[in-house]
Amino acid sequence: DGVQRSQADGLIAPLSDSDDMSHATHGDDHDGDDDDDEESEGDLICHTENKHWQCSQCGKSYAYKSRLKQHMRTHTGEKPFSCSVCGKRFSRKGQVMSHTRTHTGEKPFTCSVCGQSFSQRVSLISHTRTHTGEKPFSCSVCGQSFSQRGNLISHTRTHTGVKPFSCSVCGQRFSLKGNLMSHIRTHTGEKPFSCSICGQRFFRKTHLKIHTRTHTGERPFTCSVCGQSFSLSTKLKIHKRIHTGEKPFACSVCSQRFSQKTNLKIHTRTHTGEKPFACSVCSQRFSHKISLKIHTRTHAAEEPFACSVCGQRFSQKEKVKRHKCAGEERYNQA
DNA sequence: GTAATGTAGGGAAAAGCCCGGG
DNA sequence: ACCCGGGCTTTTCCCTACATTA
Ligand SMILES: [Zn+2]
Ligand SMILES: [Zn+2]
Ligand SMILES: [Zn+2]
Ligand SMILES: [Zn+2]
Ligand SMILES: [Zn+2]
Repeated sequence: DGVQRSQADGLIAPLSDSDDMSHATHGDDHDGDDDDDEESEGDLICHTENKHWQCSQCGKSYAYKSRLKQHMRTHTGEKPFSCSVCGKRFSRKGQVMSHTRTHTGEKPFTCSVCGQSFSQRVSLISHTRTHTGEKPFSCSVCGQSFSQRGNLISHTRTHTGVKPFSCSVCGQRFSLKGNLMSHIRTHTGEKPFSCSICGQRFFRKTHLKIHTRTHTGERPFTCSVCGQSFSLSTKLKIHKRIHTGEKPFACSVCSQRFSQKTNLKIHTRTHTGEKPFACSVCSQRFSHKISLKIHTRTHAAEEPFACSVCGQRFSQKEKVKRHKCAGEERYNQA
């Protein structure tokens, strides 16, 4: 037991990333000789008295020579086995077999509950917990439990506030690397997913999936009260407030309540007097977009009022009086 | 004013993959 | 060969913010 930690010495897998390849001859590795080939291997020391084979590098010992050989590859970085499809190399034959399924799509492990299949056993085990609700890994701080150890580790960062991953563009920090990667695409504008029907592009696959429903009309979420259907679970949630009467958003001024946050926001302008919408013709301002729209029609409509001097036409009488033209005085006289 | 639509983005659960002990 | 678990990455799901519209 005490030997465990000593594996940290000099074995930092030499350039393990993009090496290989050099063995151009596609994977015709001799694999069958996993064990029982005798000679050589000066590293292997046999302590016959306790039947242990000991590693000369880290001191760990094993009952079988084949185990020690297997272990030695963690020091040497030797990867005798390669994938016949992509050439990636592995230290064990079993790893190649497992890896090959990423190419073939073979999924030998099937959930007995829902029938979903997986390429790896651990994935099935993890998946099974979504049915049983088993969550073996619990947070020592808040007690919340998780089905996967890694997700617990991620969760603990919400307590410590550790966010190791920061965006090089805007500096925003993230606790998860994957979420940072997703965020970065908001800067680059990269949108890898395009709609096959209208060509609109999205930077998340999920968004494309949702968008596609606008073409197909798919509405997976149905209100149990009135039967109306929606494309998103969130939409249904908001809709249900009609039936429950729930209005979570209250105006801080008049206490009127609203079911949607954006509606409250618009309402607030009636108190503040904020008028974000300006007419491009007369620069008159309006608090609501619809008001501006209606107003715009008055410009487009026939202008009934004309200056008797210059003939210019206006939508309102007052504007005839105020406009500057040579006949200003004579108009006022008349 | 209400209620529905669609896009964008953050957080996290679930799935995927590699590695090594036994 | 097999099973198992740890560590890590990637994908997928859930939720909310926001703008827009009928
Ligand atoms: Zn491969
Ligand atoms: Zn299942
Ligand atoms: Zn950023
Ligand atoms: Zn489309
Ligand atoms: Zn109010």
